[in-house]
Amino acid sequence: MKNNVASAVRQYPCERCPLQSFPHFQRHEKDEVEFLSEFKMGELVADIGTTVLGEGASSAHLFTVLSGWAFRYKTLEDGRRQILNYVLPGDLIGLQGSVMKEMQHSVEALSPMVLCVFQRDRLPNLFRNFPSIAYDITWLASREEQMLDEILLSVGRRSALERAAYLFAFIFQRAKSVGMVKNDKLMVPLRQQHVADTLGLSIVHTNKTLKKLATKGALRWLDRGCEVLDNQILLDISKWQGLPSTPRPYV
Amino acid sequence: MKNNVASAVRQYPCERCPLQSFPHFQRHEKDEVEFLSEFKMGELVADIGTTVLGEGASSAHLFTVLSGWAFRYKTLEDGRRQILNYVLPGDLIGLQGSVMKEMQHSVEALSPMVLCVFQRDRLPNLFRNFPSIAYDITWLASREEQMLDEILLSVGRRSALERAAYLFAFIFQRAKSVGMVKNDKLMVPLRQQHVADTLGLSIVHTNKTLKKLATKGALRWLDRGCEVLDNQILLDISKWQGLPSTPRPYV
DNA sequence: TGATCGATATGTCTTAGTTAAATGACAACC
DNA sequence: GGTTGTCATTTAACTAAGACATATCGATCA
Repeated sequence: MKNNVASAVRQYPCERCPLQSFPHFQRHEKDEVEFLSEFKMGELVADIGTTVLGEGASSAHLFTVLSGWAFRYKTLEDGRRQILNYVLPGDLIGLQGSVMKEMQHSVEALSPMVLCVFQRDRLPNLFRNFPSIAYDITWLASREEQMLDEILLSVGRRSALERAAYLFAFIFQRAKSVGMVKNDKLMVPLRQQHVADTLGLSIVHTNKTLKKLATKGALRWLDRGCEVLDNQILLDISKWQGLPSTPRPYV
Repeated sequence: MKNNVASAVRQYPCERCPLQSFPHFQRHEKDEVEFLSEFKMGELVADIGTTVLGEGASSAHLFTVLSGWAFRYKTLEDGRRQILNYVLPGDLIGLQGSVMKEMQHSVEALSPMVLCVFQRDRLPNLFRNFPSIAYDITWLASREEQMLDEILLSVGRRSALERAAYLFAFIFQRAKSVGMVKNDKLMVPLRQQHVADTLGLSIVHTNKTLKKLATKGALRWLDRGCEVLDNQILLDISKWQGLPSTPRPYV
């Protein structure tokens, strides 16, 4: 996909890019809006299952997510896969490919997605001219690190049941923070294989573990995905307080 | 420790701060050097076992490591601990506490350390005035994320033996890149408890696993710590190619 | 109406890893 | 010289998770 991004992009500035929800835009710094709309290439639609960014790729683009779900993952040579984190609206992807030489992980769409596309070679220029956006990008990178810390703690030290409960509580909270939760319930578009590869378990054991969670009324498994029914049960099982709210500070 | 940093800091600008090895300094941009020496508070010595930064703390400081080892970790309420990553000379710590509200992990010294101390509330100012340093900081954050991705893959999907081999190969490579490796051998100041908490294993099983690695001639256990003897054996066992070199690009 | 396929479910057996408890080695300290 | 404390090591009993085989279930399509 990396080669046909340019042609697939719809060439108009998108009005609702996540970067525009950042603090400096709320302060109506108009020149930054103008710069951003120059920096921005347009929108891109990715279908379910698409590899938005591939490991080893030296993509010329940086993306923000307007809508849809994706996941970041890495694999070992023999095919064992580890899902690293999930990507939700408002997230930035491809920063590593922009700032380092190339991507060391892949990103795959879990649902149809709409992405905002940026040219990565303008990133240094963006840093030079718009330090508040640079600060926001650092905030995003720092938050990603914080999430990875949590996930690593979970995979390393929680039991299978705690891990599964933590995963869905974690996703629930993230989805809630971007307004994807209605009536305190949430559809998560995952296969059990995804869950297994996130938790570091076999698919069989994952199935048994999910069944336990379902028995307790925390969630229920559907056609293609699972529905979180009671987040409090998940929090109790995982012994997790939830992520602290970390409002992005003004620069 | 967070309260006595200010008094413990030796109040002179340090000449060999890691930030000064960054690209913009190599281009001799003198005003940046001047700004940095104003931004810098001085040096701090931390003894072995010291908690440099504590979870939940809202430290007023940001550190770069001049010398010594440390590790980042998180714990669950019941005491289970997960070591997230190791901190080596050249690394930046406390960014999360600067950019988010507070630290979500702790950092503890594994050996006597010398740190460079910065005031975190000047960070936005630094971003505004010195975008190339901002870019370097983003580079560091991105590299940390890349390392966490690798570690998560390892803990989630590698066997105990592969994980242990990976850990020491990983540390070896990082240490080599900052010139800490002599004669292709390296002393790593870890207890087996640290190794266990890094790999997500019990200390008993860690002991057995390390014994296997020792039998294969990859490493040997000493008084307080372990010596990496043959990195190639570790790489073979862990099926790891090593981190790609990712030179920090000029802005 | 089957036929086929991918995903989920479940039972049995095996194994990798845990827990607990005892022991040894070594250094620090009166 | 004896006491204490911290790590490392080893054993044995136990259990969580994996492997494999097989069954079910629901789409889709001829």
